[in-house]
Amino acid sequence: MSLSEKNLAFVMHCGEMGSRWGFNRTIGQMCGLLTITKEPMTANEIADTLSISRGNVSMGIKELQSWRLIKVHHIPGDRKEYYGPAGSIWDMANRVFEERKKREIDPTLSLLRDNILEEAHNDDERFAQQQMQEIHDLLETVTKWSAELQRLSPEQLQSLMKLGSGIGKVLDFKDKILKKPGKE
Amino acid sequence: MSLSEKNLAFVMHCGEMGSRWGFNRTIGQMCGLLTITKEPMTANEIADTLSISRGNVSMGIKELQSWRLIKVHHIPGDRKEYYGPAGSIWDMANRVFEERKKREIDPTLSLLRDNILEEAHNDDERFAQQQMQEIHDLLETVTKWSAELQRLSPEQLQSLMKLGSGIGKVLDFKDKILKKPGKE
DNA sequence: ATTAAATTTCTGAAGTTTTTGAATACAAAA
DNA sequence: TTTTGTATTCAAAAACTTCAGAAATTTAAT
Repeated sequence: MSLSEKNLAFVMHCGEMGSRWGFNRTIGQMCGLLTITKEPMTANEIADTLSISRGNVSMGIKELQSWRLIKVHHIPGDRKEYYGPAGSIWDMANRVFEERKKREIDPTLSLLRDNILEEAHNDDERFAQQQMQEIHDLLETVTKWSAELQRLSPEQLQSLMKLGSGIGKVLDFKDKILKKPGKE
Repeated sequence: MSLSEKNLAFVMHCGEMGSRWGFNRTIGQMCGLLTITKEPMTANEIADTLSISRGNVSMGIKELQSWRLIKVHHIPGDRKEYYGPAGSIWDMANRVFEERKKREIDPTLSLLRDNILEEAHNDDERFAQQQMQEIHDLLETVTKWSAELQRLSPEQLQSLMKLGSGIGKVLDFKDKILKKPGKE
């Protein structure tokens, strides 16, 4: 199997970005490749297409599975495993975000909580705690929002996404409405 | 200078997270340290506190400046440079986000655009293009939204942040309101 | 100009991560 | 049970990143 020039460029780009998203180059490439390939691929096809070793592909598959980004397909009468993306682009983006939250934000939050509970003994410590409190609040907001986004129906999401610069206006509405007695 | 046990834990944690945010361990530590330290520090103080070489600190400073996360202070009659955070926690988070957008999202978007403009010659290419289109749209939405967030007034932002699960309701309001003739 | 204080750059050593490919394990078919 | 096609593991090699400390440079004071 071989890729068109443009598709190859995309896959290589995914490799370069890979480490930014939390995995390494090869795994990034694999993820990109499987995402733009219509039919699920075997491990050998992946190895050939990307010119990497079979062992490396095996590792990559395991990793991508742990991120729940790819899933296995089977073809009756064929004992090879075929791999394809685990969902829509939006699903995949969500998975990456969720997984990174688990690995980065959650541990940070718990460390910050520990720290904030401690009593401050002097001005410097007080300052440090204030800053940590702010980081904590920020991260918590991000967490709350990401959970919120996942709870929205696709239509609501669509609606929200299209909102763009309308958000300011909507906020103003909301304030007006909520200020009226008897609401919320 | 030396850090309390808890503060040290925070700084070290920043180091571990550092690479996730786009820089390396030492630079992460430096960023954490400067963020929770009330008074701006000299390069030598940083080196001593973190037990790293002076040269390393110099590199780190340059990098953190390129991210616009720290700024220099001067004390009259003292030729040393003193470094402190470049703004509030929210500012800094914004900077990191903005900078990463510039380094990751923007190049990806332009590659995707190139690719989407090309004509598809067969089914596989058509599928690849569809997927890329979806990624493109998603990234563009993220871009639009982040710009939007930065345009909001602090009060609006506050209001939005507190919204949480209220977002669903507000969207419903919006739909109702916008459906009425004579609005928007 | 000279000196002294401070910062930056550079290099190779040390450390870390990634990759390969051979060995191993597994599971279905013969 | 053996063979065969497949997937996984693992140790060693390669590639990459980070770092300390020496050398070079800049800056400011005398």
